[in-house]
Amino acid sequence: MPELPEVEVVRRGLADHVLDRRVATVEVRHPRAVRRHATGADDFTARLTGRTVRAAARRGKYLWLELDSADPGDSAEDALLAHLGMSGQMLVEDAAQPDEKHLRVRIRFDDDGPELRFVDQRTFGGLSVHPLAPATGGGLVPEPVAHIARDPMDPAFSAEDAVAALRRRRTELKRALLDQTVVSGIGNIYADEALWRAKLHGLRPTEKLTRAQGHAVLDAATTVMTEALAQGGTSFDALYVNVNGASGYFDRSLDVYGQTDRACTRCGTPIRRDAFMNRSSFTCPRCQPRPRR
DNA sequence: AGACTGACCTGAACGC
DNA sequence: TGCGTTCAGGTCAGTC
Repeated sequence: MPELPEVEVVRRGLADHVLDRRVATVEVRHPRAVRRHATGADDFTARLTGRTVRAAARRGKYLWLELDSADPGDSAEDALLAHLGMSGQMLVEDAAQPDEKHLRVRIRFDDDGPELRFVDQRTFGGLSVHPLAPATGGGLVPEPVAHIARDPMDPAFSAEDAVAALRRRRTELKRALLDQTVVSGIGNIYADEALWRAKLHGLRPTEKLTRAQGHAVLDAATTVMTEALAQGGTSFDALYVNVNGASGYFDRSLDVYGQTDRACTRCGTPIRRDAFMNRSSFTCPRCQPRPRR
């Protein structure tokens, strides 16, 4: 799912519920959930146990919990990195709650508070522990995040730089928007919504994109993701929830995504669906004419 | 170097 | 009822 607004909803929930808590036990229920942790599930568990959560951070769709140092003399900070993939959830729940069918990792703390569960039906997501390191574009991030561009909600995000990166690509506009090394946080839903708002077709070649058009689509992406965040994110079903298991409401505000055959809210033309990269693109054929081949 | 294709998973919804 | 097909919000290794 989860694109930037949904991941940010989860980050905020974690900031509310696990900060300054010390990990007591870690239970890896499915090895695939920690496959990005190169040294294995036992090492994952060992690196986490006894550590205290100091901060909850995010870049694009990546989320991490910064941990205190393993020993006083150790200056390298570690982070518990989470990517939700297509179906991952971070749930903060009382230990008495029954295990979810797709519970992959359980983290208990050395207090009376609720436990943290990583639940993931499709197992595209995962958890891992990494030292914080300098990112390509600045900032301290876990190693696997180093190549990810800043997202539009990052205070240090530069729209100028992002537009330049978009225009430097030699591909179709939507592909570039989904490329997390150009600008991060945008997925299939918000790409389609942003393109509709900017009245641009995703098949337009980036080499012909004007600076104004680049700004228009990025501004639209920022606005739509900000609006979605204010409504708790987008969720069509129980797969996409905050740390308390609740869904957001932004699905009611979508203009094109999933709106096949419904009237465009701007011009009334039926929205169309097209196959794109093994999934779908939704456009208004009138507001967003296809580029000439 | 940069662009593009499949592969990685489970489950729900649909058509026959 | 059941079986096959298609679809789902993401990423990355491999290939050209």
